[in-house]
Amino acid sequence: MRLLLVEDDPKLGPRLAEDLRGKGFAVDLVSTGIDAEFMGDEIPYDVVILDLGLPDISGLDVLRSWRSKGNSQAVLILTARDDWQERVDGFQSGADDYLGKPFHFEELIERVNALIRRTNQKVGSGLAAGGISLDERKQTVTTDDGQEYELTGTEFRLLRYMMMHQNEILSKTHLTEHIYDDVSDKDSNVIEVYIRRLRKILGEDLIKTKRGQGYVFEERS
Amino acid sequence: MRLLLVEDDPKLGPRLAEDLRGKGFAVDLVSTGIDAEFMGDEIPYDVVILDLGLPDISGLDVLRSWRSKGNSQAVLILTARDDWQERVDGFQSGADDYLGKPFHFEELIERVNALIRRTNQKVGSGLAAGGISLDERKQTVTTDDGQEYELTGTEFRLLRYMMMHQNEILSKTHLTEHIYDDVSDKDSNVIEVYIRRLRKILGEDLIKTKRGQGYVFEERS
DNA sequence: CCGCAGCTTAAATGAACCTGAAAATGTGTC
DNA sequence: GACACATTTTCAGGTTCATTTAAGCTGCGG
Repeated sequence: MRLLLVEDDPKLGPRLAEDLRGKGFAVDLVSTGIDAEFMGDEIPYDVVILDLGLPDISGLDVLRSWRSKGNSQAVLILTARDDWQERVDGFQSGADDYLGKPFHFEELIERVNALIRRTNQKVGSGLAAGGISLDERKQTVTTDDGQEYELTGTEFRLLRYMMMHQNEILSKTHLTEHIYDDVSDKDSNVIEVYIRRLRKILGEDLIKTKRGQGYVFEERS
Repeated sequence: MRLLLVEDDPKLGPRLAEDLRGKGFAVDLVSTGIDAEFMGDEIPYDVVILDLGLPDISGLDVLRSWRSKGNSQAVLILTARDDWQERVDGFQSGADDYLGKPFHFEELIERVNALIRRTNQKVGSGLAAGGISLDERKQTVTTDDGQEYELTGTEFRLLRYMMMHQNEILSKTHLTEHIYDDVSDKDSNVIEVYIRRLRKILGEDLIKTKRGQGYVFEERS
């Protein structure tokens, strides 16, 4: 799950980004409306956390601009004032959820997960498919033979993303974009390597290769 | 367990804070409603002890304000008058428990523990898991070979927190936040050192390290 | 049967973690 | 205050393992 965090507070921003990464998200942090608008246009985030109190453009304007361009990624608005009017404005501008500052990190996580669940129409805690089930708290998988395997951070992020997008063809670049936070890498076969490792754990047939297109996590039929 | 104590009495406040620390809690003490509201918003406490008779804002208003923002941490209300009406108001405002002054310190501890137990859905008085059991009164552990060890304050707080959150990945920053009361954390490996000590006492395999993610107190299976 | 996309293994890298001891800080006692 | 003692924190070196790179191999598609 790749996530854009738009927050100008120099203390809060990095701390939140760090915490979110700890929860298995790939996080890009920007601190201005200009950057936010650009990144949101450029990269297909799964969720955007948008602070309204930005130094340059208002968060609401950024949001409106996205929506007018047809960009429909899930947006969670963050605002300092717990202002009813602003909340209404936010929803009218196309926000998906709203959280007043200050807030607890646990609550933010809860909302972000809720958003992801909603937009993917999938159950979040206790993700199960194709005979395997993913424990998001422990970051482990249990395979159909009842064996439980521990996953490393990257393995977990990859598998979770694929399970949330079953029966979809996911290209290597698409996967890279959604699993990592920095955009730096060009040619690398990391995804291939990690697909291999997942196949070794889950069995060879759960993740199918669509040559020239990408990979598919397929519900066994 | 990190705890916020809101008490304006200049004698009672510090004394209580001290006593609570003696029982192995990380305690932040504030004496005004303004401070209380701010701290409660800022930090993810496990329990808040809230005196109603504050100099500025009423404790009830602070509580209501938290709840309206979706802040749902456990709150124990403390009040001078053992007034039935106030008690009802308290519960209606979202308090989890109530204690009339004057009270015995032991009773307060008992209620706080009950609250923590309730919110963590764990059985409390004899916290036990993975063959070891923690005595919260004596601050000792008994390992599976029957040997009883005394714990220092920090050792106890760490172990208790981990036992109450078994099978959860707890990052070092998360643990720091819940075990210490001042917010001054920088880069330090204190947690690593204390994990080491607990492992020396409990055995190497009870606390697992999930490299890059955190530590897990795991029930042996 | 040629070329390219994906497969597979092994090895390099570097941050994350471990560890023992020393330094700092705190706590009580005379 | 000055002492002993306990606890907490820092430091420095050593180790491990998740991640990435690299390089040769396989096999599909044309």
